Amino acid sequence: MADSIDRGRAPNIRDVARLAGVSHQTVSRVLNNHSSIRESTKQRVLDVMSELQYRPNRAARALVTSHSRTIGVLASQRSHYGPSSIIQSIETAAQDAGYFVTTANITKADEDSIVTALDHLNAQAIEGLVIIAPQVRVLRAISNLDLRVPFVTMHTTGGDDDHAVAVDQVAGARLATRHLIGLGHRNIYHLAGPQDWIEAEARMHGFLQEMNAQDVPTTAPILGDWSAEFGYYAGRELMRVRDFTAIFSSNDQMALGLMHAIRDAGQDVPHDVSIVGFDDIPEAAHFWPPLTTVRQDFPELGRRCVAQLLGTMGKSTEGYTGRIQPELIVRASTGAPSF
Amino acid sequence: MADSIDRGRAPNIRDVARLAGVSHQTVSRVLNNHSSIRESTKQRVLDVMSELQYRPNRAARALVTSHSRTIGVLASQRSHYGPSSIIQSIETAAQDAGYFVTTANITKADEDSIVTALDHLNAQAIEGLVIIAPQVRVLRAISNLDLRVPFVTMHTTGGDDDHAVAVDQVAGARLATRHLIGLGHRNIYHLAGPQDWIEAEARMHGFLQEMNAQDVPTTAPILGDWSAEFGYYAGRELMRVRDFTAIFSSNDQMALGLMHAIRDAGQDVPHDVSIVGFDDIPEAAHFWPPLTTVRQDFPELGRRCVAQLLGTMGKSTEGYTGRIQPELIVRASTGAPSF
DNA sequence: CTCCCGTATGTGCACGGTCACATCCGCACT
DNA sequence: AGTGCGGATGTGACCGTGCACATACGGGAG
Repeated sequence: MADSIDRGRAPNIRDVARLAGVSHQTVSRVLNNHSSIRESTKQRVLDVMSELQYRPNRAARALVTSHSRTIGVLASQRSHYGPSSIIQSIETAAQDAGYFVTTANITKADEDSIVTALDHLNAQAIEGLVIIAPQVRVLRAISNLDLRVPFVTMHTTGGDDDHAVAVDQVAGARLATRHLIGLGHRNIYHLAGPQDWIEAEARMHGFLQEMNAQDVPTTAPILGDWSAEFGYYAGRELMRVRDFTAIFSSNDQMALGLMHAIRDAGQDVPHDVSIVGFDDIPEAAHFWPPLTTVRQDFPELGRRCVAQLLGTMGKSTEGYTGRIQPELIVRASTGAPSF
Repeated sequence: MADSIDRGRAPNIRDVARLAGVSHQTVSRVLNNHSSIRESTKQRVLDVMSELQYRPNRAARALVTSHSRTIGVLASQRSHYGPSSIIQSIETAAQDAGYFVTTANITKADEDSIVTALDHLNAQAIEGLVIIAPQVRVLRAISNLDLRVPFVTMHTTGGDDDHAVAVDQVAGARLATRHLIGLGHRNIYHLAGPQDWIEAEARMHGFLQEMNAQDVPTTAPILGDWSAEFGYYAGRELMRVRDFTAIFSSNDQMALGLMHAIRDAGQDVPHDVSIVGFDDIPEAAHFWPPLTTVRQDFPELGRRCVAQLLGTMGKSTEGYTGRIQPELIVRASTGAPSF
């Protein structure tokens, strides 16, 4: 056979063209469903394609168009519930839009590993970047690097930032704080996240804002590391003092640790101390006692990220304005203080 | 200027070559650090590269070599602790080896969405595949599709499977069960994971094996869905019967739900019922009571995945044989039964 | 001195798509 | 009949890199 099909490699656009009796360009037009292709021709080409099990070569396409159809995700701590939920929803949204997702981790959070991770993503010729490592130093490193790709972050620097797609952390923290004050608490501690996390900072601000707005005196927040372990040790220290009736924890895991420590000290939640968390991880409803917390809509967050990125990359500038509003979920870990 | 550098696009190998006064092939050799390049030449080329901020074009390279240096990950439920931990460690290991990672989700777990996800990964020309969706039907769909890429899974079909990189789930489940029997329990329930999950099945087998080996009569395991929510409702049903003194739950989340239900019924863990979980999620140590569970070394698992994949793909066939042994972590949720 | 071989480098092409442009054809309008 | 136009398709170049092969050079063996 002169024009044997199987040449030991994957069929390409010209193989399809030959068998369909058209030019390779016609095949290309079918691929990109160009308008001016006769229906019969198109069908013939499609038939040959499926017969040959033809798959377009992404590298070749990327080479000529310099479009990789890939979105990069820069993440840290991705085994945590929040980040991994967001990544999952980004993945799904991107896939629906025909985009691919590659990820890069930051482990140490120093400038070097950030640059390494970004290089890694750059080598993929990503067209957009989602930053789920909302640490101040990461953002600083990124603004120094002036990326050539559009990106979105999950923080709220508090102003007119085009890149931000965020849950309104401040509002969420205020909801939680207002709930505690409304119950009658006046001595409320705040267990914050690591200071260089933007989300942690925002929640802390929300807490302080609400306390001030309601004229409740505050003490300095305690800075934690998001882990249940830290919550436990912080709780142990706090139980030596006992000059409070409620604690607002910046996430659910630390809240869990706190409740553990409080019980270890022979006290009861919520009778002696009320606890509010943040995130509403699926386990929170089954903690003992079930945790009052602030729910974030992570799937929505991921969807908006991709939408904004694709909006920025394409034509439609109809970005979502406004932040996602979190919701207070009241459970058994909070109650009126007992004096 | 005749040979202006900035032509409005990224510099390529020939731009570098021209400025370094060598041929493009010499530049290519420097890139792939070929042996027979004079040191002075190499240095000159490298200097020009950094001056131009040259970055090799991955698409072009992939096109000609038909190597994408990308590993695909097929995952489901990736917001769960286990999967996301594994993905993270795979990512890290791959990055260290100079590989990229793309992921695809399976949401509905039907054949269609599996095929869609695999198509998605195939379109990336992945060189290896890690399957973290250890569901029976996923594996079945995959063996039907006869992939052209090497892959590893996380299951143990129980035999001489070259593709398996796995924690020894059976051994872990036996550890947990032996612990309960050793404490004196004779009426032990097992709350299993979804039946079509291979891990769930393996843990169930481990449980049954150990029970048989020690001549303890068993009842049929309850089939759950991994969630704390399910654990809670299953626990409520079980508390109506109360013909048991211990439950071995197939993961920590369901164990949490169980403990919640037991407390709701006015009973105490471990006094009335002992509970053992599986996974040792970071929160387990701070549950109330702290959960006795089986720890899996997820990071090691991820590392081995990549090692095996790269081993398979390259020359070195020195794969890791043997499974990773899990470890029993004894905490306060288990104790001797009170008759 | 000649031959051969290894080292260092250059030349042209292939990879598999897309893009700009050319071509062909039929039909409506002048 | 000539002209213009738009739909349908073909032709050749090009994207940036690596591979196979060719070439130039220098030194040691016969």
